[in-house]
Amino acid sequence: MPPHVIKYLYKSGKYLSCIYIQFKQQGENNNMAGIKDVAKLAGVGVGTVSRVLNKSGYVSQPVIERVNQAMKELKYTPNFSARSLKTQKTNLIGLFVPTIYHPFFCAIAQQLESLLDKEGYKLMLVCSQDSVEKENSVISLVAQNRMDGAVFFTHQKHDDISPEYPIVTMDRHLGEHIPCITSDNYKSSYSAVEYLISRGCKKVGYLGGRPGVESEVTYRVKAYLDVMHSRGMEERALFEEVAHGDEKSYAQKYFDMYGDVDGILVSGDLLALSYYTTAVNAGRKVPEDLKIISYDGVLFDWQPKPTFTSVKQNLEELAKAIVEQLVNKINGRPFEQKIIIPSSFVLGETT
Amino acid sequence: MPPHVIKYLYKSGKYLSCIYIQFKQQGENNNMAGIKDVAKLAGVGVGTVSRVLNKSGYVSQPVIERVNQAMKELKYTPNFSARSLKTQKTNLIGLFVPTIYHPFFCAIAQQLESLLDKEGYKLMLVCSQDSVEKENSVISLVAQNRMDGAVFFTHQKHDDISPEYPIVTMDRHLGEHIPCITSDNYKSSYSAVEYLISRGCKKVGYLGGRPGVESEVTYRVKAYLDVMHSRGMEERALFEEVAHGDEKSYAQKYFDMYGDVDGILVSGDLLALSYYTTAVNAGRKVPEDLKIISYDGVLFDWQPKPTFTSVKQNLEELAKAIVEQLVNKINGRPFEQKIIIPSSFVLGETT
DNA sequence: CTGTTAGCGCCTTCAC
DNA sequence: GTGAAGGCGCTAACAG
Repeated sequence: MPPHVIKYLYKSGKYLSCIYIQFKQQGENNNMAGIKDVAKLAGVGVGTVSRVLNKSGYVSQPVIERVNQAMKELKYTPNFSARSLKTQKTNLIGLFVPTIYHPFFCAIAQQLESLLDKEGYKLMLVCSQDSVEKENSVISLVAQNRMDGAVFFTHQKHDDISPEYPIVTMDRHLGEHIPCITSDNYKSSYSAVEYLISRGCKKVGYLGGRPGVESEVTYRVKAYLDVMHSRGMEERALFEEVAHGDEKSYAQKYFDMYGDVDGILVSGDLLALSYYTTAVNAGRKVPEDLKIISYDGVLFDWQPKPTFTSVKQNLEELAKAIVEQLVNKINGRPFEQKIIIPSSFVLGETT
Repeated sequence: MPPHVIKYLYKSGKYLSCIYIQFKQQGENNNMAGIKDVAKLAGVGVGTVSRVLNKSGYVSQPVIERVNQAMKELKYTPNFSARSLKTQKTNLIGLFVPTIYHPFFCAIAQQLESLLDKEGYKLMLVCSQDSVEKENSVISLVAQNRMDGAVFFTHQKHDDISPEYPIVTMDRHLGEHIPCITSDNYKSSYSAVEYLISRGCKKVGYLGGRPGVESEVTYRVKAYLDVMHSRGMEERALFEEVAHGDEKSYAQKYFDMYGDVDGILVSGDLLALSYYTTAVNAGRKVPEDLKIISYDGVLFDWQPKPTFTSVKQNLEELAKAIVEQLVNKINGRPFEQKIIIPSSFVLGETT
């Protein structure tokens, strides 16, 4: 029983072939069955229906069945907004990333979605990079109780984040009562740089972005600088604020600045790839003249050649910790202030 | 004024270093200001507040300012659920993908998120691959009016999709009144296969997955087979249902079946990469002995070497069309039944 | 122009 | 065990 439909052919320079359909909305709107309808059909009160719906309180078996039968007949499905209004829960978690078109973010998003689903939450995805207003409106989303909690991967600064908000961050310090999950940035970076030196590199560099807020990621540079200092080696580091998507020009910039490096730790797979490409195109031989280690090690599941030597973040554990702490905080349970997940060093062909 | 907090050190084998914090929930719950509080403070009625909130109807300038002032003082923020309950709109769009950890899906998701945001919608991400129940529960999410509309990238079959649902699909045919946005799969695949032949390939193959439902993607195989038939060439095609994530074994399977192909069209970047890696590891020289064309061409923005020859889908236009049709359908406006977006052929080093 | 009122659909006491 | 009633916060008539 399709509603009123008008079809006709449509032609335009933009589309190759189209069929145009006029679609008539039916009736007006909600012929959707409500809890009231179910109650009436089952010959019970709304309270009873609610009780079988939520399996709360006592309802006799025959009544349960009658109610279930009625729900089926009416194709009843509880209204989510109404329930939220009453319970003050949306079962929605916001995931704030600069962009999802990025191997690290889409990989961790995948993990988070799966884990949160098991906890009964849906994921609301917000990619905040392309607009400043969007970044700022993020907080209002939390306040608006559109969501029960949020995970922050973004770099923006927010002065007015209440410690009560059920927020967890990856790498960023947003406040004293906001759990922060992070990798062992310092330790693993330190080891990576030392590895380069042990492989004979004399002019070791560092290339990475810089977050707009206090972030665990800065420990990567710090580790690099510490190694340089302790050995009296010259610094060749670049760490400025750079937007995702601008990796190529940023890599080029570094390459122009320090053309002589023979070993480098690059923060982020995409940046590492960009730098690799830049260097190779300029005639550098990897790993003979130039050794590269990437921090993240996520993209390389998809990367045929060369396999990259990288500090690989443990996404599974990171995601697990994030969800755990978030759920704890949402439910008012004790939670960890900071959790550091060890990453692993993966040898590839770039060193 | 931080709430009651207890800190102490915490040690465990799993985490490197932790601080444990006990967090005391304040008061009980909603001391959040409501529209009523604002009205009282501003000395007006709730209707007036609602009117300035929604900029609907007439309110005198001085009153507007008084209300705004009151809202600021009370840090008022409208309750989303309540509004949804009343308006029957959630401003949420569901995005259903098999997995987001995939270059094509995260790339298109990025585009969609940005476009939808401009239309005032937030994105609810559901990765349905890992569970069958999840796939099935998807529809109930639509029915539950948790969202105003949805975009389907998934392969599952749903018999009970009402044509009234504001759903748009990519590539899949879900029903007569469900708009379907797709690339020019047939045409572009046909050209790609012909290109391989023109480059001297004699044993041309096809490798791809097979969706569980009627899908535009099957036109890729169809085009390949048509070329083979029309030229009397032997078929070397594999197209079975394969989960994202199983690309490697699937590529291996094909390689074992048809070790002699010298040219191939592979549907999907990840599968193409897997096949490439398999072949190269087995000693094949690309492109000398074996030419590869990938369908999607999205991953390769991140791919240094080799650059892949590929049929590149026009993500921007695809996303634009999806959002356009979705918004049309949501608002009961006329919409296109099917839109085909031309893709482009990008020459790389694999042919 | 502005205040009052009646629900939106559900959950939750509170009597029965 | 079960029905009735009140209210979650907001919007949209409808009076004034």
